[in-house]
Amino acid sequence: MGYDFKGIEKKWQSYWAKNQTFKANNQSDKPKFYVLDMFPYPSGAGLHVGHPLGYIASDIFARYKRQKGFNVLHPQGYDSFGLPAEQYAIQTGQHPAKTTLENIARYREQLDRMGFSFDWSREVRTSDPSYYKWTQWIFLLLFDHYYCKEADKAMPISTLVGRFELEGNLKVNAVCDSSVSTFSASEWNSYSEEQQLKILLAYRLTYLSDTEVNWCAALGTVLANDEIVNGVSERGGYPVIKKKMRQWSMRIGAYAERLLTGLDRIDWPEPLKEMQRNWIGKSIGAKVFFQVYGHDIKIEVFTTRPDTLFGVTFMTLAPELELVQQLTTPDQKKEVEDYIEKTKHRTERERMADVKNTTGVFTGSYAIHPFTGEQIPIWIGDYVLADYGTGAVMAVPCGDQRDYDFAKVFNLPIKNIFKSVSIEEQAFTEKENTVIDNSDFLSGLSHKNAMKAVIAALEERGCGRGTINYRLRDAIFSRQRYWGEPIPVYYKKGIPHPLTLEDLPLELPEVQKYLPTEEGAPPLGNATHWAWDTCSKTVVDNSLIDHQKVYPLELNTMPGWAGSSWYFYRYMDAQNSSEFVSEKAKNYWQDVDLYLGGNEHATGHLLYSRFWQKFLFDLNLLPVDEYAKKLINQGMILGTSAFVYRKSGTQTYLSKDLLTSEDTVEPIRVDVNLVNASDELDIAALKEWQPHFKQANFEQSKGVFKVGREVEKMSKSKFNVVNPDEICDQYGADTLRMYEMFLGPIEQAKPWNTAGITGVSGFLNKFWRLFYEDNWRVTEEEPSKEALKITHETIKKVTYDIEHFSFNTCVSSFMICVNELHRLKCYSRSILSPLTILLSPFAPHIAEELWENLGHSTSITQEPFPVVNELFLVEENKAYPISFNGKMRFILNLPLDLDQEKIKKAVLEDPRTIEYLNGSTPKKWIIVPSKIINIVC
RNA sequence: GCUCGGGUGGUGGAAUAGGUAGACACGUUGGACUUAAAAUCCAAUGACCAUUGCGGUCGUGCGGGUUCAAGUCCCGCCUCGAGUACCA
Repeated sequence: MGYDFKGIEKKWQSYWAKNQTFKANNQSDKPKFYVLDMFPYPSGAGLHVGHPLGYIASDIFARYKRQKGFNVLHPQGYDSFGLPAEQYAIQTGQHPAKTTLENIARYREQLDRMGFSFDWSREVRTSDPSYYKWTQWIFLLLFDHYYCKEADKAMPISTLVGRFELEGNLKVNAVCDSSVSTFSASEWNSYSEEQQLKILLAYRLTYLSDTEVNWCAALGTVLANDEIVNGVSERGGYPVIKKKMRQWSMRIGAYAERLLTGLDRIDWPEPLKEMQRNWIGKSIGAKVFFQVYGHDIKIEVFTTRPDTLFGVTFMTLAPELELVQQLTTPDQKKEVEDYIEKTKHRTERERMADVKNTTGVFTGSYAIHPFTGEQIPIWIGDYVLADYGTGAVMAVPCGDQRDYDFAKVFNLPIKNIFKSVSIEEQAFTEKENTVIDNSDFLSGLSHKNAMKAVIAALEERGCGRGTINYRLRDAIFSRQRYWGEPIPVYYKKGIPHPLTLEDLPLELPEVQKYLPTEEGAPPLGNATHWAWDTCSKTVVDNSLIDHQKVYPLELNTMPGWAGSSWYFYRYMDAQNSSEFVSEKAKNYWQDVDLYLGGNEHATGHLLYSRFWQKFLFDLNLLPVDEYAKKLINQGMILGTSAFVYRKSGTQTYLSKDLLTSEDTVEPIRVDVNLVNASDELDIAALKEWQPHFKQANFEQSKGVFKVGREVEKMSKSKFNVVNPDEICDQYGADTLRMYEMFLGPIEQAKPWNTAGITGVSGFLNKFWRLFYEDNWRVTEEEPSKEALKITHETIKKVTYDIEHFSFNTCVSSFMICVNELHRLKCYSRSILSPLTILLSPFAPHIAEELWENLGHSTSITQEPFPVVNELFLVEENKAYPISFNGKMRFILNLPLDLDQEKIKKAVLEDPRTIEYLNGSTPKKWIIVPSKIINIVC
């Protein structure tokens, strides 16, 4: 029998809770270290074995850092606003707050079982009014600021108003809606208050606008781009269409450049940074204005290849542009309208699937080339997207493949402007080694020089300028949902007005139903008390809205990413009711040293939170402008689904190995918990599990029924969920912790299987048996040299591996060490003590128990982590250990004094030994890998 | 299509700066203990050849290259995965 993990785990978990072992202090002489996990959304399904992977890794690191003498902050909380609780509420009428609380209780219980060293006194919940008060407050700050491009930071709206009053907006260089027209100071001062507020709204960092949004009718809400996968909603897989709606947005685009350059200063995984770079999508080029022939209209285009300006032979506009109506001549009107109608009805999907078909229509109008004065036909085509750049392109068929295809289909001219390049077959899209030709003053220039020359010329003539364009869209901030933070805004004559900090938190009202109202308003429209009385500062009955001082409140709520964009600062000072975080706390903790989470948040949470960070940094509210120094993406643990195969149209199921290619069978998922490690199905249990299997006939082979396997995402609906509780019951939390680490590298996605868990379980029992075999067997003897050597090697290796987040190899090192000690029959206290400390971050319960048994009265979690001396064998004229970045190599100086025959023999026998002569010093050196020296010494 | 990341035994995976590839674990086989089973312990386990012993040949997706030495570096392919997509 193994050790009693159940008793031990219970004992130490309550010991840690009672003694508040992991409570962190906001002041200390020790250096600080902040280890953060992405907090979970508490779903009804509870935790599965995939969830704890990152938590185990971060817990090991947090425990390690404590033992290395750091003051460690390692908190946990819940991202508790979200759609599933609301969907559940719609179906059952249960208040989302209630189900959320139940789910949190369940999560907490499961987390506690695994012995995590969280400081629970700092727990946060995004759905708690004391928390979302501050989320709403940050919204108000965003509302009250604009982005000044001169200062390259956010500035108060009052500053902007001051400038408008003095000089209008002509000289103001700020990020704003494209609809803003210029005005002078006297014009500004003559505007009514409403007009002024409307203009200011176009500058605020959070603003209202009619935007084309992704509307999901089934969910009754809009979705952000990153909430849509393959044209359907990420959650539920419902269809999504484009629709114009009045929405709150966040001007994240203002921060595009800083979000991009900030990436170079943080130690995040390169693939993730690359995803953010692509998402931001910076392209350098120019804007060019084309005058339309016979109209007082300028068409603005964005191009990354202004150097090819003389190759323009036509223009193409996105069919959605309003401009198209004005440009269409009477002859072309019908054709154009038919085309626009046709593209409107094509879904995103059809457009995507139909990439190869080039379609378009001539508008009948012509533009004037800014340099040659030539007339250029203006076309519309759906290969041009309305929401990228300006929605219009100057077509250069010789230098762009899509323009080339378009020109070929509609028989438009193709002008070659590249020296010694053939464009008979396709466009020439290279930039390097390009010489521009046939282009007036650009002829003979390289791509790079032509870019400079043409931009200078455009700017001089006032018909264009060098520009940088970003793909990053402003983030839509409104959700037509109930279970989210209310947006703290009321409307007066249709203009949004902010509440003040004193009015917060603006708490969610009670509603009878959680669906949108019959008029199509968001669920908050169902509330009977949801309006704002500016005198009493209380929420009053909606029926009083006509009263002159009572105004309707915003009915939309905030999206899921709002609460998660700043929670890591709340942990520093979670109980503070007067500030979002105190000066003292944020100045002490500064930022996150290690952040662990999945990379599915790459272009969502991890981008939005960096945006808010930079904004709050601009306001001097936060000490740094990147909040996480280092980030690690843990890979997902996948499920291994099990399938049985039913012969079509029958009640007969075939064992996997009986399947032939002739059989037509339907695979049906069954619960993986009914299948053993050899893929054999427990048929009796299956019949219990789902009654319709009772009449079924199972054709076995050799007495067993085999299932098919497939690796996919772990999900309740796929019956492939493995619950950590079951593993804890069977093997204990320490085994689960070590096994999850042993599965493979932390960043890698890997399927869950329990095949190897006995190995880890056996290891912990073996470790236990170093201390107990029937009786206590730890001795006070001096350990042998061999035992010391393996222990020191293990200490060195494990320390290195923890620092490099290679936890799977740590487990291997432990196993080697314990096996070796058993072989050596070494039960010496001076070996087992440091080894127990070494193991304690991985298997804290067993380590605490043994530590107590070794006669210590304090918790092992504060015990200094063991270290070894790096240098040994430094004797003049014999051997010098030399360390290169942690790797040991030895250089033996041969000619001087080599009487140690052992060394000589080992060195000469090693085939890797090489000799080389150093030119300046006529000495003979031999480089030998460290392994050999270890053997000899 | 573009960008990024992979491809190592029956399996998960080691190899930390280019230095004896396959650590560690699972699985398999054989053995010890046991009435038996479980548990535990010991041994073997990349392939092929030889097997009386010594041993030998090949081998990290494929083909080249650099090097005394390549899983690792360079060039060209094949392939799997992720992200993104008519981005001007």
